[in-house]
Amino acid sequence: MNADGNSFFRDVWDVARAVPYGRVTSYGAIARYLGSARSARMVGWAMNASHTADEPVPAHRVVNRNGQLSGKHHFPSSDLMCQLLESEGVEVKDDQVVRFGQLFWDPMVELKV
DNA sequence: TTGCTGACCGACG
DNA sequence: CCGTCGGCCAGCA
Repeated sequence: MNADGNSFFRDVWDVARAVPYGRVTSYGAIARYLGSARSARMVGWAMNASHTADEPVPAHRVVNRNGQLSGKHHFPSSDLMCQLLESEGVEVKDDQVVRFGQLFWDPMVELKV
């Protein structure tokens, strides 16, 4: 986090915050939107560094391609991610987002350009 | 400074 | 069908 503030992380956080209420997206979708589909790992890493962001990042809305809460273990509380999602009306079953395909929000399609 | 690792994804055998 | 590997960028020892 240098003075630029325009780091890869910032972009990831920006997209993560752009996820509408009650919607979820995937790491690959964000990475692809940023132009680096193969840097999906970086997206996850950015989420890990989300605590460095000045503003809170809804990391709970970011799940893997399978709709599984892969990063729930990294939350303060494993159940927190589940709680937040359910609080937004997103049903979670067995650490997996139900109707993932329906709730999936693709920045590439919504934000485009 | 160099090198490994990471909340992933897609391809290959 | 399932296990393995490569790739992208940034942070940390």
